[in-house]
Amino acid sequence: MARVGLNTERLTRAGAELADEVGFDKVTVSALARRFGVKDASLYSHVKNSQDLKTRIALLALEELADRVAAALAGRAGKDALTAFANAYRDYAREHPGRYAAAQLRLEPEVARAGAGVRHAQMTRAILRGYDLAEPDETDAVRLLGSTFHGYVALERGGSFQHTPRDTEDTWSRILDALDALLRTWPKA
Amino acid sequence: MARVGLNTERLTRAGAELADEVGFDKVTVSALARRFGVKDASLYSHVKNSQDLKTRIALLALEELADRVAAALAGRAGKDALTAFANAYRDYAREHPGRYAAAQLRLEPEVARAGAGVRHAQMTRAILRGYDLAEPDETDAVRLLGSTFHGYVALERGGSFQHTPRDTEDTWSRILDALDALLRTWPKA
DNA sequence: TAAATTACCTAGGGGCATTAGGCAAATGTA
DNA sequence: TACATTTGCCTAATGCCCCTAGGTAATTTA
Repeated sequence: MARVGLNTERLTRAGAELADEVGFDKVTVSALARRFGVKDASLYSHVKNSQDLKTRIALLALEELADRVAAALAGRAGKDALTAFANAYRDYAREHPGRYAAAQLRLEPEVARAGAGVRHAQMTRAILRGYDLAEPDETDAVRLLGSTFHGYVALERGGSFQHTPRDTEDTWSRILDALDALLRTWPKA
Repeated sequence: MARVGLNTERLTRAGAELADEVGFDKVTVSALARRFGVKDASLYSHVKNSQDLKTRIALLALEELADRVAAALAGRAGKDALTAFANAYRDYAREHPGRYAAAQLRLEPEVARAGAGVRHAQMTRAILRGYDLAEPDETDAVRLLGSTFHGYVALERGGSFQHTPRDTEDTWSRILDALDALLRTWPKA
């Protein structure tokens, strides 16, 4: 029987592509096997189970996203960095909706830490270097930014903004202005 | 054969409870049938299919959430209203994680409009009455608030804030302060 | 080139979604 | 009260997906 040359890495990549095409929730062992023209059972030599496959796709997405953000952030500070970070994040979600959904998968803490989790945390803090925030304000600001960006992407994708004619691009840019202003004048406790 | 007294309403409510107990993604026709001690096929006289069931749970959740927010908002304005809205939202998500997840389900626009969608939109705008925002700033602010609240709840639930010792309650309250300040001094374009 | 490994297969069990068709319980009607 | 109608739940059956066990043939190693 001809061998297709499966391995964990190829399965993970193909799974990520499949996710972007049909949605992360529709990534199944069966669908992936179909894509390679092999039987379902053949995949189980390379991934432990369906959950394992999904976790690997999530880690791949987190890694890619971290790379993008790192590239976007390089050499920037202040509002420039804020905008670059936010856009890298949102663009990735729009170009790779399935991967982005995968990146939201709840991971075991150890798994997340072994992956790109730490880089993400560090980079979010890096944005704030241009603003003058001491702890615990910095942590609060990190959480605010994470919440707003993630929430915006989720709602925009979910169609929540379609009821209003206002261009979502314009809103996005105004929100970045607003967050920048807020970080510069962060209210004292 | 003894009749259990199924109907669409009871199935929807039980489905919502099940969602809160085991997660919205684990709400299946089978699991629900099991809970009532009947066969899977018996549910199909009351709901069209699995998707229909989930949509009904989502609409129930949106309705409940709108009721809560309306009650919280009554008689309040300005920061008071902002806080009440935000807390109603977050508390609901914490008390009813499965229902909250259901409420994020992507609905057909007509279905959403027929449900509590319009109320939600109106109430979010109502918060801003205490602040002095003209269009399109108001829409931008509505989107910012929605994004931030939803994002915060999602990340908090997803465990993203657990890597830092900072109390999430404190962060939440500081974010509300910050958003209030931001709305009062919304930057001009 | 024989042995060891490995890539993929067949076979089969179990779960969930769904449809078709049947019987019995509840309800309406004479 | 007796009969007819409706309807609530059932059995049976199909199809897709997850997963395990055990086999065979292709590839790699010695």
